[in-house]
Formats: sequence, structure tokens, C-alpha cells
Amino acid sequence: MPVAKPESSDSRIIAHIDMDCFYVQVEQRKHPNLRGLPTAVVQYNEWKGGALIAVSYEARKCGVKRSMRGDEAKEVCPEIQLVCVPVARGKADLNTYRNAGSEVVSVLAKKGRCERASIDEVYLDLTEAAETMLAQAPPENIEVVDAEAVKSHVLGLNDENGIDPKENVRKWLCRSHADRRDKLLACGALIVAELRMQVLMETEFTCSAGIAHNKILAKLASAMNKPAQQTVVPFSSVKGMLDSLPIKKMKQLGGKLGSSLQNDLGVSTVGDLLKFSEEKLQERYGINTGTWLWNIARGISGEEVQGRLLPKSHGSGKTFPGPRALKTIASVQHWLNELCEELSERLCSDLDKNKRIAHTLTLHARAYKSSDSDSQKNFPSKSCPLRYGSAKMQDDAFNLFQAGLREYLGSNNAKTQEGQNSGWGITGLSISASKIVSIPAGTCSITKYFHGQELPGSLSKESLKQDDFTLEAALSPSGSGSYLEMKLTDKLIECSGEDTEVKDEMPYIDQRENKNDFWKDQNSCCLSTKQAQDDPNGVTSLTSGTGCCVEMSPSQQQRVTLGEETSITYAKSNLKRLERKRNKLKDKGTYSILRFFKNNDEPSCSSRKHEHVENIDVKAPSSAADVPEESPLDEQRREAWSYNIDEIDPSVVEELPPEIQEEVRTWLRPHKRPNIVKRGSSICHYFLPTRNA
DNA sequence: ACGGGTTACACG
DNA sequence: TCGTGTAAC
Repeated sequence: MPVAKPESSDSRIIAHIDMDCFYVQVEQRKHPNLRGLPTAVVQYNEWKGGALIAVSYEARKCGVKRSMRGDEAKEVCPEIQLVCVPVARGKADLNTYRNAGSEVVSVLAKKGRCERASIDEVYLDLTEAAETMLAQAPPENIEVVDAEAVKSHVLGLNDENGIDPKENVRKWLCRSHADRRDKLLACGALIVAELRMQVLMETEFTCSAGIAHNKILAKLASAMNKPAQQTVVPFSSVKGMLDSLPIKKMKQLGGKLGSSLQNDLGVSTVGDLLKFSEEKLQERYGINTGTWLWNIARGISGEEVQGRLLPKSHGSGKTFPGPRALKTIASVQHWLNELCEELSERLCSDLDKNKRIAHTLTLHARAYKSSDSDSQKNFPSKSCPLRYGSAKMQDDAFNLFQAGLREYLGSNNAKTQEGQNSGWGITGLSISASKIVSIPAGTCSITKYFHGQELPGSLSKESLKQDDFTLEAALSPSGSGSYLEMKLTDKLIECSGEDTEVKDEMPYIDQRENKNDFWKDQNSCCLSTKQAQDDPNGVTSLTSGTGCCVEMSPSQQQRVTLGEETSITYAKSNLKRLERKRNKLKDKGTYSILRFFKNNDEPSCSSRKHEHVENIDVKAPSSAADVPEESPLDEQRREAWSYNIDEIDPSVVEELPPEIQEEVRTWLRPHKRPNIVKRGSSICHYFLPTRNA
């Protein structure tokens, strides 16, 4: 459960952007003839027409649900268009959707700190942008407020009889006498409307958004009016919204924890949670979850928007349901090979585009054992250091599997040797790569600050440290199996700005014009076509050849230095195209996201009580006293600095050079409290009370 | 014995 | 640290 540093004066402006039935939109962009038709994306249409993984809003109107199979959807909606997820290596291939998600991120990340929350969702911290707007061009001075912005839904804003709701919203957005927080929200709404328009123009995708003072409220709001609309949550309507919100609708409470709150505590709405003291909640659910619950009941959440544009891990997996369970070692090995190939390709792509290296390979499997005591034990997951190259990964994955299988079957069991089963079956296999670090790691912004723009050959090894990995360890053959065999020249490859992760998964700006050809050309996984053309010679091969290669040339270093300029050029031309497109849209009078929908239903803004939440007493995780040991590393740091991180006033960061503020802030973020509860009531297993009564 | 395939994170 | 489990899309 996320620990929050609840900000009592939380006047941040946070947006949550949620793509509308994303996979469907991706397919509709590819096949424009499907636009406006009831459409769903299915994977594997063999059995019962396949499983629906995304349903267009037109199809939802016909009663098509996500839980249906393709055949079922056809029954309730015979006109439905079913599009299959691409298949590669015998399994679903989600790359097109991942790349499309990256496109969206690269549009949104231009404004404010951006966190990629999932393949089709991001959070944005727009506090600064909103403050700037408020100071320089507040909505009250704008003659005509953006056409998209006035379509916002403002929670708690009552319709006035006979008045165009849009006019009402326009008035709200422009109120000059409003609470400062509301004014900032209004700015946020304008910014988000603009951003959504930009997403539409640059990607052809529509999205919905929530604008609020923290992440959880923004997330809640973005789902309230879909598709292609945005919802604002003024501070004053938070209580009204939460009081009647079913507990399971709250993020993180959709599962067992939410059920436990309902069944064990009789909580049915978030408002009902207010009846319980923080101590009571902690006692039952643990110290962190308890505090978190207490806070979200009041709409408080201090979680920050993490500036992370790229995933923290990659995985590839497949299930083998029922009769298709794998019964031989050979078939397991075959599928592991396929999975490893896909993973390897994606890792190479990540390395190539983002200069990141994964360090851990993990294998998960699901199995059943018909013979003995039924599947009490789950197949154990196993991990090992990750070696690049698909052959190596296949090797390692297979070894991990065998280790897991031995453990799973127990050494007592009859030997399974050479293939044929003895009562076991594998129903799911997946491998994943985690502990991904960028090169150069860690202190990028700070290194850059101290060294200026010049990328230093003399970069100290200290500064490259991140977690337990040094660049050295990562790149040089270590012990038995060498890691990535890469000869780094004396210079750093790349050191991008405040975010070390601004690089898109797909260099989409470059590829935008001929997006349709891009993947066809992309046969080799590690070298973008552009690079291949640019670097006909002087290329050093950096990895062993298992079909996956990494290449860097001396000239690449130059290009890296030029990188900024280059992308600015691209961005400029892109902006021009955008301008053109926008003008075109304006001329046609289609300056509206909703116009992209044939039959959008006119959404009604559910108006809420205009109630004030007074003097919310923010509870930070109670500090000091019972906080046990810290990690040695923290201790060291604190000793060296003679400061307790918890006691540093966060505002001092603002006095640091802007380039390094972001990074320092991450050091100052509050630590989670070890989940130690008073002896005796040690239980944070919410399901425990039910059993063993 | 599954909507499937991924991701992220808490806890021990 | 690693491994397991929950939750979400």
C-alpha cells in the first residue's frame, strides 16, 4: 500500500489521463473503416471466439461486456467487429499497444512531471504549469475559454436552470473571486483540455481525464465521465463524492481488502470508513495500510507523481489452460524458448532506445499435480542474474524451470526423467526481466550538473552507482557467466535531462510519418533503421551474436550530444504539422474531441452536494519513537550529513539549482514504516480473521 | 482448471 | 535478498 506523505495544504494539481478502450482505438487507427462501429479486441479466437480484452463504447451500448467471449458478444451484438490481437511465436503479441501507449506518453510528458501508470494511463503533476498560468494568464483574462475545457464536468457545480451547462462551467473556470485551489484547478482543466486535444491530433486517440489535488482523486475522476471527457474535483466536493462512493470503487479496494472492509467492518461506502479510528484500522490491516485507509477516507493522498516514463520490468508469458497443460519437459522447453525470444527482443529494444539494462531474470510457472496431495504447493518462482542474448536466456530459463520443478515435485516423487509426465502439468509459464537500470545510472542529473554539459570521461565510478550495481559490474564479465559483453568507450552514452527516461520506447517522433512501415522494417531488434542508415561503418559490435546485437559507434556519441538539437528540430516540425492539423480542425468547426464519436451520448454531470471539508487533520505516519532500524545505507548517509532526512524541510530543495531538485526530492521522500504492529495483533492479513476463528 | 498477459508493489 | 501474494488494466 502506498505510503503517503500527506500534505495538509495539498494544492498540487494532479491529472490522471485514461485512454478510452485503448486497444480498440489502436486497432481503429490501423483500420479506419472500423471507426464508429461496435468493435472489440479479442485474443485467440479459436475457443469460443476468443477473450475480449477491450470493448468500444458503441459495443458497450449493445450490452457487450469485457467478461464475454467473442461468440457471446456476437450473440448480443451481431454487428460487432472483432479484431484479433497479433500473434507471434504462438502467443499474443502486445507490442503494438505498448508502442501506442508510448506515443501517448511522449505527448503528455511534455507538460509537467509524468508517470506512466499502465499501458494506457498516466499521471501528470501540473502544479507548476497551473501556477504559472495562474500568474501569467489566468482564465479570467481569457475571452473565450477553450472549447474543450468548457465541456469539463465540475463535481459539485449545480446546473442552473435554463442556462447552458457549458456557460456555467465557463463561469466557474473564470471565477476571479474563487479559492486559490479552485483557480489552480481551473488552470489545470485548461491545460488538460489542451493536452487531450494534442494527444488526439498527434496520435488520433481520445482519452478521458480527471483533474484534482491528488492522484487518487484524479484517478477516480477520470473514470466518471467517459469517453473523451474530463472531470474536475474541487476541494469542496471531495467529501460529498467520497461519502457515497462504494468502497470497492476506490483504487486498491477492488479486491480482497475491499471485501474485508465490507464483510468484516460493514463498510459499504468510503464515507463509512470515517467511523473508524486510525488505530483501529492499523490494528486490523497493519500500520501502513491502516494509515492509508484513514487518509483516503478523507480524500487525502500524498503520493507523488513519479517521473517515470518507462516500465520497471518486462515480461512474457502464456497460459496453457486445462487440456492444453504442458506434460513434457520438451514442450516446456519449447515454450520457454519462445518466451525468451520475445523477452530478449524487447530487452534489446529497451537497451537500444533507452540505454537500460535489466539485471534479473525470473521464471514463474503454474502447475497442477493430479497425483499426490493436490496442488497445495505452488510452483516456486526462481530468479537468477540475467544474461543478454536469447540463447543464454533460454538456457537460464530452462535451468530455473528445472530447479523449480524439482522443488515442486519434491525429491521423493517418482522420477520424471526424460520427458514423459508423472502426474504433473504446467498450466502457465512466464519469464520476466527486472532490476532495470539506465546507463549512466543513478545520479544522472547531479553528475550532469557538476560536469556541465560536457560528458566527462572522468566520470567517477561512485557516481555511477545505483542500488547494488555499478556500471562496471553490469558491463564486465563477472564470475561465471558474463553479463552483457559491452565495450563502453570512454564517454557516456547518454545523459538526458531531469528525467533519465525521456526516451520513448519507440522513437515515435522520428517514425511518425511512416509509422506503417516502421515495424515491417524492424527485423533486427536492436538497431533502429535510422541508426543503421546513419552508421554504415565504424560500428562496434557489443554483444555476442545470438541473434541479438547492440551496436554503438563513435559517431553515436556525437549524435547523442546532438540529440537535443535533433529532437527539437523534430519537435518543431511536428508542432507545425500539429498547427496545420489544428487549424484544419478549427476551420471545419470540429474543434472538439467528442466530434470524433459518431453517437456520443450526452453525459450528465451528476451534481454533488456543495459541502466543505473543514480542517482536515492530516495524519502522517506517526514518526520517530517506534521506528526501528534503518537500512545501513540510510544510516551512513545520515551520519555523513548529520541530518535526519525526515526533518529536512522540503522547501529547501527549491533553493537548489533546478536541474538537481528533482533528484534530491526523491531522497527526501518519506520512508515506509516497517510493518510492525503491537505484539499479539501482528496481523495485516485481512483474511485471517475469517479463518481460524 | 484460466477472460489472458502484463505490470507494480506490499509483505515476510 | 528473494519469493509470494494482491491488485490493476
